[in-house]
Amino acid sequence: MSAFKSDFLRIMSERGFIHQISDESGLDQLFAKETVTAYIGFDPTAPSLHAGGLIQIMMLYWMQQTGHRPVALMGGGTGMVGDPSFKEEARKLLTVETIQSNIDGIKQVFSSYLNFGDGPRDALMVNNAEWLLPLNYLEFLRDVGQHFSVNRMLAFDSVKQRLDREQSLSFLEFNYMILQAYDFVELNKRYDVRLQMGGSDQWGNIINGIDLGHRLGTPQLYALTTPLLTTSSGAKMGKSLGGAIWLNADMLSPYDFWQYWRNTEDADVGRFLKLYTTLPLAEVSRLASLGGSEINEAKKVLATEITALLHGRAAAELAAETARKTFEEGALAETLPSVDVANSTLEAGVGILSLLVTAGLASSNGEARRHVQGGAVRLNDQPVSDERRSVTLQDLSPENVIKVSLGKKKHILVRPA
RNA sequence: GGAGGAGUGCCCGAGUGGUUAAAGGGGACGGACUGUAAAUCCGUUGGCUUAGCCUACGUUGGUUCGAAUCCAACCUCCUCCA
Repeated sequence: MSAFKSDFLRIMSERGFIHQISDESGLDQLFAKETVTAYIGFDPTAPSLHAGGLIQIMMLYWMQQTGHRPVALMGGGTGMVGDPSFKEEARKLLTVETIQSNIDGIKQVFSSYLNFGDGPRDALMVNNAEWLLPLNYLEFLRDVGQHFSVNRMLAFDSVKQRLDREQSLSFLEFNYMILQAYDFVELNKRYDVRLQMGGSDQWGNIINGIDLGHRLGTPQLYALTTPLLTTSSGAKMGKSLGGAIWLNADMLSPYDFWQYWRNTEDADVGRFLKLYTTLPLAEVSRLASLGGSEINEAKKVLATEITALLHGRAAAELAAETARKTFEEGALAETLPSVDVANSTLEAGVGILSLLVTAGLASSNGEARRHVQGGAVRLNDQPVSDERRSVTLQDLSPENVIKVSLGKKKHILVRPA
């Protein structure tokens, strides 16, 4: 990797964000010379982004920190089509209502990382539905469609792979990359966006936008992609402990979010510290070089720093303290995630199986039963072997809660309400 | 439009009339070992009021004592021909 002159690219490079850049020196000069506006698109396929999207958000964060203007693009329009890049089959079409509510959910997260506003360096959030929805098909074909070569689009890896595997690609999906290319050009016109960033799977889509820009006479546009994130053992990022690592607090508590990062594989600690925290690189390399069990300290720092960026310093430290009490002291941490159960229900007694389901530790009574049979369930730290065990007010601890555990790591407090 | 092939559980993939809730693998979850890690080993992996019942092999019907397995129509995808 060459030495970059601009702060932004230097940081991106040092911290491991860069996979490919369309024109390194050209982009570097641009960043060194003026305030650059760059965007990343987020498709509203779920009510929250998950850990996989964090790397993109961090890029926007660094943009703003180095004096540039980040744009978060909500794919309200493209979400209606669905990105086929590297996908094996078509996604189910989302309804307009779902897309809108997903956008509403996704939006929340950005304010933790970016300052939005109308100033020259304030971040922007825009929705491509704004310009895609009103498009007139024939006009669009003539103005934009004429510039696309199907031959060329078919040659892109993101599409080719699908065709090679003899899986069908609908015309609808095929249009996705054209819309994304159009977005890039439109954002250039509207906000002087010069750069589009994204995951490495977006390379083809971004390049299409650059080409379209050439033909429609925009200034030179640029592409920057991030590496595809996997853990060192090859697993995809963002899934663990029975579900996706959502960024929205109402879908995954700050404590559980903290726990996810706390359980990072040893080999990933340094890489993740660079990508997901803002700690100075010297500190990162010190932490990452800790050997043996000492690296657990680095994992705690990692977890706390990431959580602090997303949910705030206070929530992060609370999560760290909760974990410390639970795992290091073996004490009851009253700040563990909890569920409320009606007092009357507890009075009458509730079966351990349905309590596990209520607590979200099992998705069905059958699964809960298997967990009990497998010896994974504990009630107030006491193993439960009887699947007919009834849980009542008698089980309340002095703190007025019941601790339900599945395995060693998942603990939920049941609170009478 | 014609001919042929395919559609199985979270995913991949066996299975061509009966002990098939369906081999095997992956993933996921639990356990052991550790350091709340990785690797490794073991177990579990449709639902329920669980010695039983219900739902399930693209959809809908049919044949049969009995079907994922046979038949018909339909839907979707693939290949070749036009």
